[in-house]
Amino acid sequence: MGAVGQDVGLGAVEETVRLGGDLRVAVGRIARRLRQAHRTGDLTFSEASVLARLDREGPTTPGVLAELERVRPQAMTSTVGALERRGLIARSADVEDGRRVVVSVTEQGRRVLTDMRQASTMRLARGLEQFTPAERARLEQAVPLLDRLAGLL
Amino acid sequence: MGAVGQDVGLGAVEETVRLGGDLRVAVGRIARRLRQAHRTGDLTFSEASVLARLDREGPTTPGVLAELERVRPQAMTSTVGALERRGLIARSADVEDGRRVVVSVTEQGRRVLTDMRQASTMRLARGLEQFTPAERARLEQAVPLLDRLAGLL
DNA sequence: CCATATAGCAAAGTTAGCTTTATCAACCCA
DNA sequence: TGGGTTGATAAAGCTAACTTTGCTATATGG
Repeated sequence: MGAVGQDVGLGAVEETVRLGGDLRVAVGRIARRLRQAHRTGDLTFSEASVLARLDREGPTTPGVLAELERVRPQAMTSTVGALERRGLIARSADVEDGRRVVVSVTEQGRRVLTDMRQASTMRLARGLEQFTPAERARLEQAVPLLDRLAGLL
Repeated sequence: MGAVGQDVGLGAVEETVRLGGDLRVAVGRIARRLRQAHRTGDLTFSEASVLARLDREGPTTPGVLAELERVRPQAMTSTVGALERRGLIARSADVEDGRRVVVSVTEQGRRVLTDMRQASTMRLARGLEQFTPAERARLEQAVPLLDRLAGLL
């Protein structure tokens, strides 16, 4: 263990820690800036996350969504409630189990996901336009990794 | 302008918007998970951002920091105050202008930046260990882009 | 030398996004 | 059929991270 024979800079562990720190700062800055510029009518982070997940993985119950998003069911109740109030998702009763509720994306919800009217998305897109296509491609390759990383936290 | 002759999927604008949306969800998820797992004694996002910036760019005044972080000077007062209370930065009077205060990183602050005792950094590092070196390299290449992006927002 | 601008700070208020505590209805099993 | 479990919800409270409002001290220009 440890650097033997030659000094090639940092060890693998130290580099990973450093990457973690850098990533934390970068992600934190973007998140803070976006939250700051949040306009009423725009989706919050939690809402956007749930809506995107529902669109990708199909209808589920609030309880399952809570597990996937790593929050208490009570927190999901309020997120789901907010999305429903805006007509982006629909709650329906489960016929097999009267306790259960099934949540699914509405047409309007699907439209919002590809919408440029979302202030945050527009803001990000305008920033991304300043990048070269190669740089955007690099970011695009990083997105699935970031998603996976979020799942591991 | 527009797609002429052949259909190669989405146009450049639509793709940028989609990348923006995906990035927003991914960044939001990581930020929410990290904030959730925040332990007392750990740096907050704003504190980490300011401390990292001070380390990279050297001593400055709270006012300049506020501009760089895109917040009101009053918000920076509290962030700087929190960092000072924990001994990570030092406030000193400017000899040339009695109104000004100069903020600089202390030795302890510099130590914290490369510290694995930070709960968030450890959490991220443990997640990153599940990635292949190639994947970590891809993330590493994305970090400066994310930083630049944050500056454009 | 005085009016105005600038830098920093303090306090109170706001919002997102959680949590814990508490209810209630529906299911399941002995 | 009665008792415990489970799913969803409601209400209240907390923290991070801002904001706006208002103050004080120092600097500066006519």
